[in-house]
Amino acid sequence: MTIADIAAATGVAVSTVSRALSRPSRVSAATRERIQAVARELDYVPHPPARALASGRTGTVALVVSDVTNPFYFGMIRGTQQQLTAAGYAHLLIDTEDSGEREVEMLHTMRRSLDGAILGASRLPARALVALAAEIPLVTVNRNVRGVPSVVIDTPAGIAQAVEHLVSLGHRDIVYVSGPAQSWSNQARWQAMRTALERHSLGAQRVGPFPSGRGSGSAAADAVLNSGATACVAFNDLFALGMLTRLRERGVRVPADLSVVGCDDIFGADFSNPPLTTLTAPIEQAGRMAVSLLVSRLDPRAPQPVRRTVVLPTYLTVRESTGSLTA
Amino acid sequence: MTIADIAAATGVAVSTVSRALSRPSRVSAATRERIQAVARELDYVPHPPARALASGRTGTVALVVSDVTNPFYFGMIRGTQQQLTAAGYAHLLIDTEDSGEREVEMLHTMRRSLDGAILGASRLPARALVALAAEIPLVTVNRNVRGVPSVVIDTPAGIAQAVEHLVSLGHRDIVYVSGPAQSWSNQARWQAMRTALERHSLGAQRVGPFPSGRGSGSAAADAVLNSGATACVAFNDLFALGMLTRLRERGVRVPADLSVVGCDDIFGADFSNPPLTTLTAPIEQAGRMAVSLLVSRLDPRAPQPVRRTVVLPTYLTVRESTGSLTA
DNA sequence: TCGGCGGTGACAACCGTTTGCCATGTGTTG
DNA sequence: CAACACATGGCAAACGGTTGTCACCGCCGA
Repeated sequence: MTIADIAAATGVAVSTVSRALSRPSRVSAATRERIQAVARELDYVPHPPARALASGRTGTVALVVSDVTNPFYFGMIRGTQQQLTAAGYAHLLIDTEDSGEREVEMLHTMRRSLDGAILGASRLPARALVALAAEIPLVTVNRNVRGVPSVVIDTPAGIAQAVEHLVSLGHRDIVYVSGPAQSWSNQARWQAMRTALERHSLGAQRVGPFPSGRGSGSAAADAVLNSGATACVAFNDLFALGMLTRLRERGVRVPADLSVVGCDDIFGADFSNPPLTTLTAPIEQAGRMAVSLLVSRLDPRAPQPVRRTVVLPTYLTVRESTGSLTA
Repeated sequence: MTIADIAAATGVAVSTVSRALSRPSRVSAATRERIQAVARELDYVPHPPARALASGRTGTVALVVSDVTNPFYFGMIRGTQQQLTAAGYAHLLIDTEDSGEREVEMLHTMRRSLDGAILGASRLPARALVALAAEIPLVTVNRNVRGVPSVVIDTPAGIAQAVEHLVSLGHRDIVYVSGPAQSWSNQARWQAMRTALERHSLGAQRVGPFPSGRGSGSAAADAVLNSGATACVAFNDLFALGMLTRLRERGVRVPADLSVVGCDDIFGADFSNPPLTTLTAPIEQAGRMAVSLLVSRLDPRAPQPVRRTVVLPTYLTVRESTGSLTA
């Protein structure tokens, strides 16, 4: 079942069929209807690879994550999935296993079968990112590099709120639980933490870095306890959640003995024990935005100068893992 | 950069280059090395659509889920992702939004750009499933239909364990919290529940059905409370988790007043309040198995008669949401 | 009545591979 | 030494569309 069959059945040329199907305005209403009717009747379905070969467009966009296992990405996956489907694109999922090289290699290899890609937390150095962007349309999430459109979740601004919250509860020794060193977000958060504490003339200390994953929570909890701090802000909720269970094991009461703040508000943060105070990030929306940015850039008949970088606000969700010290 | 360029640079025919790159044994070692060297030097990357057009193989497998939002699928995504990457396939993600029609339509449309698909909990009636399987290589998960290879997680067997556990704790009124009516798994679980209770000469009651999603937990909790039961088994962890927070709101103590058992052991079941007793399902492994089944079926030079359906065992993980009644 | 014009549809080249078939050259066997 | 088998590599035809170019149509105004 090819357009040739349809052409034969309709008595027109294949080119006409092709146009009737993909650029309907280029063909008279009568012919168009006739062709479409026949196509429907014969249950014709276009052959994507053939189409891609001829046109260069594949109708596929990849979401690149560093670790599918991380619940943070679940939100992204949802967001991109929704928006891509809405825009008629297929959704490819790539896991780079935290390796920048793999990221480049994968994308490089697949660039011809992709119309574009969304990088959810790239591990790439800026120049490599720019180089990659020259090969294939890119949009980054939580990573801001000149020349590459991006959507960033403004967690740093939220960090200020979190610090405010903790200080107002009487905390003076607040420690940051550091994530992977190469993580852009991690650095941004730590930076924000320092300036926020400085505003209150408080010193900033940190523990870590720890590798991502809930497992890091145990080591992190111990380190925090060791630091003598009375409150901490964790790089992300996964850490915070991990800490919570470790603290419980060690008999440390949260928040009576130690307050814990997470980042992102991932699935589970609301029903943990205790429920986690965290910086709620519009992750899903970020995914949707990223797709919108990409798709509009892909559309040839679009007003090109789209905003290159959009920042999404974050807010503090206070639950039960923070409170005043109970001596 | 095409194989033609390489052919020119090497002084051989394009066909030779093609073979050197995709079926290395078909070409002498010397020529092969030479070609590969040139290819590497010129940074040649094959053009997937062209390859797909000519060969009919796309190197892409789709994972079809009814709702990316459901944490149950996170595990599947992980499993398939791992195994597909290992086997050199790209991973397409399709969300059918719980609609069987959409399931068929999507797969029908994309069948030419897919080498196969994994159906994670299909909503399709048996005959439609078989029809679809004729169009494109399929493997189902948690859905057993004659003629379609599948991997099923034997939660029903686990249910028996769960009932055993509850009965041994002294429970006599145990209710099943029913999931979506069209769900195959739901029916299987309810069935298992009945026979398990029967073995103890206990009657089986159920509440529901409830639509999937954690939100259903509230209604479910109320219904269970209303039923007068002292313990319940929920269709899945999402329900159970939702119930837990609802019960907490209502001041019902778990497990002192009510024991709850979930199914699947998804992310979060271990750190909820209280941690959930649940039927641990090897979801990730199921994903991997499904891919293995599919891939081996796709491989022309494979011992064809693979086992058509594999069942994975489930076991009860006792945590703190179950216990004896404290009058 | 004729030249020109906008709109419609046909022709054919091309996209980058794979692969069946065949010619050549080499080594093996009787 | 002849005949044969086999390994190797070349030719060219697909695969199923898209799209630039052009011929043709009827219609308009001059």
